[in-house]
Amino acid sequence: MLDKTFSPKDVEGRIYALWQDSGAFRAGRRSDAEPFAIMIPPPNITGRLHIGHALNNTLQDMLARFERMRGKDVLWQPGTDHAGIATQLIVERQLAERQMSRIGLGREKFLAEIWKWKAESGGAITEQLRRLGASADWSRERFTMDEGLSRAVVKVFVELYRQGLIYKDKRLVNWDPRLQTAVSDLEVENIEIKGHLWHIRYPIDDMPGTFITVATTRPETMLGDSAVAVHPGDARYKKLVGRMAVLPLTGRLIPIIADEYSDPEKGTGAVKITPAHDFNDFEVGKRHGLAMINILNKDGTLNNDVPAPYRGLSREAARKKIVADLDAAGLLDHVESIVHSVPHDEKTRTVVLEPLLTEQWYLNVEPLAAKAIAAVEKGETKFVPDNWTNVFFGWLRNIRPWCISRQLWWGHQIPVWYDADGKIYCAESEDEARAQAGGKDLTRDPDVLDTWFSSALWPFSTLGWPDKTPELARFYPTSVLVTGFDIIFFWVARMMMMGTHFMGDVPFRTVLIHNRVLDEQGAKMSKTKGNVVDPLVLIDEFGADALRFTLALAAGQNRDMRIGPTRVEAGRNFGTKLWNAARFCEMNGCVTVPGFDPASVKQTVNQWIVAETARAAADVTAALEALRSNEAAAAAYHFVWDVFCDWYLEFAKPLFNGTDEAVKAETRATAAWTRDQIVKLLHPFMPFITEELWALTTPAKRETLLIEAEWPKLASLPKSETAVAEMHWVIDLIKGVRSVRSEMNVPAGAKTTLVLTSALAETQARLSRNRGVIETLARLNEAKTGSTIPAGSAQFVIGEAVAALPLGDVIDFAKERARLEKELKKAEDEIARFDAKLSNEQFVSRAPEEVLTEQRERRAEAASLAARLREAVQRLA
RNA sequence: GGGCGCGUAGCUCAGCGGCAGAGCACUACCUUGACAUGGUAGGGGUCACAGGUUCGAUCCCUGUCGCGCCCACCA
Repeated sequence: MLDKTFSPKDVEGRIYALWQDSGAFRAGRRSDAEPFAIMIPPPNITGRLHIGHALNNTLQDMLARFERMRGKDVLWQPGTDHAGIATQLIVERQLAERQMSRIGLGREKFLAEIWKWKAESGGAITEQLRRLGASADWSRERFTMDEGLSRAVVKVFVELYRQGLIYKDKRLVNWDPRLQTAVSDLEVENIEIKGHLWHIRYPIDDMPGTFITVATTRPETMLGDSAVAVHPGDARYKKLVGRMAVLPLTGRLIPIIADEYSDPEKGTGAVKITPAHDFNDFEVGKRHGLAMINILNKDGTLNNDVPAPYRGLSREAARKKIVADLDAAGLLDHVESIVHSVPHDEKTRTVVLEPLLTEQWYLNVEPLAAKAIAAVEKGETKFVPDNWTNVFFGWLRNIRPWCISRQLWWGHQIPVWYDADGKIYCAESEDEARAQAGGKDLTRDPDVLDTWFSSALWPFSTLGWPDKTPELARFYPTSVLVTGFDIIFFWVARMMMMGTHFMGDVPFRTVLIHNRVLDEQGAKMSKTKGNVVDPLVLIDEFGADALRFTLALAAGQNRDMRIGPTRVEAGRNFGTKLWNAARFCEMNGCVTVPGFDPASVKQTVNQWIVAETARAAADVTAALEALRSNEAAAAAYHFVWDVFCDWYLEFAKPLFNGTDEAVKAETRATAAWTRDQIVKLLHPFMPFITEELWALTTPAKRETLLIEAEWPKLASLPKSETAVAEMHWVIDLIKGVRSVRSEMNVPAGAKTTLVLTSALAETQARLSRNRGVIETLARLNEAKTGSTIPAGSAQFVIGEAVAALPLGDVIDFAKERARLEKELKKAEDEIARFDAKLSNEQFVSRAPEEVLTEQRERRAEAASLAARLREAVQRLA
C-alpha cells in the first residue's frame, strides 16, 4: 500500500542510484536507433547550481528522457568549464588566506593548486545536477581542460594561425586593471553613472590670451593627448587649424588638426585626441600619424611618461589632482554634470575598464561568421523562438576581431613560442616548434586563451575531435542546444563559427532559447541583493519533481520568468495529487493487466477515458516535439487533474462499489492502464515520482520505468465520439445540478431528487444509462425522467434537460428570484448579441458554415434557457 | 541612435481571428472511504490606449503611452 503522501527526500537518492546503475543514461545502448544528442552548456567548475541552471537542465533532461522513451539512442553530454578568471580568483583568494600568493608560488605550483582545488571542489555542480535528476551520460563527462579537449584547442589555434586568421596585433584593448588582463568586447558591461564633463581651456601657442576649449569626461587622459581635432568645415576654428596648442600641466605642444571625426554639434566642437586611451582617438591618431602616448601602468596607475607630480597616482586620484591644478591655473572653463555610460568589468561591475595599448592575439572571425550566417540562412540551424535568429545575424554581421588572449595563468596556454629575436613559432607542441626554429632555445607565450575559445569547440571536442571517432560520426551535428539568450553571442555564435569552419557542418540543428529566471518580485537575482532562489533549497522542501514541473510549466517565450516557493508548492501539490490518484487505484485493486487492449473496453466511461488519454498523449507529444515545454506540462496537468482525477476516478467509484463484476474488472484494468500512461507521460517532467509509482503500483513485474517504459503511442485508439459526447453530457448535467443545489442553499448533507423532463428519448436513455454516477456525484437520492414538473418545484435547464428540484423550505425565495432574474437578463443579452450577429447579412454570407451553425445553436440554447428561467421566475412569484 | 520583448483577474502568467483561461490570493460551504499538499460552488476582466483590416479583433496592421532588455555611441 502506497504511503499517504510521496516523500521526495526519502527516495530521490535511491532512485538516482538505481538509474545510474542500470546504465540507462548511457549513449550507444541502441546502436540501430536514431541518434539524439544534446550538449550541456558546461557550467563553471566554480559554480553552484542556481535556478537558471535548474531551468536549463530541466529542459534538457525533459527532452533526453522523452526521446529515450521514444526509442532513440540518446547522448546527453555532460561536463564542466574551466572558467579562467573565476577559478583563478577563487584559488588566489584561498591562497591569500594561507598567506600565499600566485606570484609567490610561480606558474607551475599555482596551477597545481588549482588542479587540487578542482579535484576537491570542482565536482559540486555536477552533483547538484544529479539531485535535479539529470539523466546525462556521466561516463562521458568532459572538462574543457581535459587532455583531449586541450588537444582540440591547440589544433584549432594552430590551424587558424596557419590560415592567417589568428594574428598578433598591438592596438587598443579593453583592459581590466584589477585582474590585469585584456577582455573581449563582449565582456564589457556599460553602466550608466552620474559623472561630469570638464571643459578645459588649452592655450594656443604664440597667441597669448587665446584658447581652444575641449570637453572630456576623463580629464586625466589629457596627459596623453597628442592633438586637438576640429571639424574641417567648422568656421569657428578654421584659423586655428595647423597651429599648436600648449597642453596644460605638461607644456607639451600638440597640433590642432582637422578631422571629420570631430562633431561641431557636440561639446565645444573641438575634441582632445588621446590615441592611446580612446578607441576613436586611436583611429584619428593613426590617420594623422600622431604619437601614441600611453600614460597608464597595467594596474591603472599613472606611469612615468606623465609629469612627476602625477606619477604613481591612481586614476581617481590623478583625476582629482588634475582638475584641481587646472582650476588653479585658471584653465578649467566650467564643469557640467552628466549621466554617461562607463565600461565596467562584467563579473563584479565595479572595476572601470581602460582602453589600453597592448599587444594581444586576435582572431579574425569575419570569414567564420560568414559561414555561420550562411548555415542559418539555409535553415541548417533553427532558433526556437525564431526571433532570436535576427539577434544572431545582427551580431555576426557586424562582428569585429575577437581578442582571444588573456593575461592569466589558468586556461589553455597559447601554443606559440618565441626565439631570442622574438620570431613566432606556432605549433602543436614545443618539440614541433623547436624543430621549426631549427633547434633554437624558445620561450612560450605566457598568455592563455579566452575561456570561450574552448567552449566554442564543445560540440565536437567532447566527441573526440580531432580524432575521427565513431561518436563524432554518429552524434554530430547534435540535435538540440538548450540555452539562455544571454550567451547567444558568447557561446552559440562562436560554436556555430567553429563548427561550420572545422566540421563543415553546424554543431546543432535547433537552438532552444529559454527565458531568464527572476525572483518572485521580478528582480534580477544577485548575491548582493540576497534574493537568490536556491534550487537546492526548493528541492529539499518540495522535491526535485516539483521544481522541475514548475520550471517546465513556466518556461516559455517570455523574456523573463519568475520563480519562487509559492509556484513550486503548486508543483508539489500536483505530485501529491498524482500520488493519491495512484493510491486510490491501488486501493481499488487496479493492477496493470498484461495484454490489456484499451480499444476493447465496453463501458462508456472507459471508452471515454481511453479516448481522452489518447488525446492527452497526442497533445503532450506534439508540444514536446515543438519544444514547448509549458504546453506539454499544461496538457499533462490538465488531463491528470481535471479529467482523470476530477471525473474519471469519481465515475469509477460507484462502479467499484457496485456488484457487476465484469464492469468492475474492466474498469480496474482501464484505470490501471490510464494510470500507467499518465506515469509515462509525466516521466520527462517528474522522473522520480513516476519511477516510484512505476515500481510500486505493480511491484511484481516492474524493472525501472527508465529501461522498460515506452512513450505512449495511442493515435490508433478509437476516438469513441459517442462515448465522449455522452460523458460530456453527464459532466454538464452533474455540474448543473451542483450549481443549482449550491444556489438553492440545499444543506450539505441533504439529498434531493432530480426530475429530468425531456421529450427526447435520447436524453431519457442517457439518464438511465448513467443514473448511478449522476445520483452519486450530484448527491441525489433519486434521478428520474418525466414530462411533468411536480408541484412546488422549480425547474432549471441543465444541458438540454430540465432539473426539477423539490424546494421544501430550504429555498430563500427572494434570493432565488433575484438570481433567476439576473440569469434571465444575461440570457436575454446573449440572445440579442446572437440575433445581431445572425441578422448581419455579411456575416451570414461570409462566415464559414460551422461558425454559423455554432452561433445558431448557441442562440437556441440561450433562448431555451431564457424561456425556462422566465417560467421559473413566474413560478417563484 | 538601431533592434527586440512585454502591458490579459488582486498577484504571477498562458492563450493569439469565432464562448476570456490557469496557478496563487479572495468568499461561502464541505474533515465525504484516494488526496485539506484536498473537494464543491462563487466573486473578480472596457484583454494599456487610439485608429485600421475583417462578416467578426484580446489575437492581424499602423500609431500613441508605459515597463524591461540588447547593441552602438557618449566631447
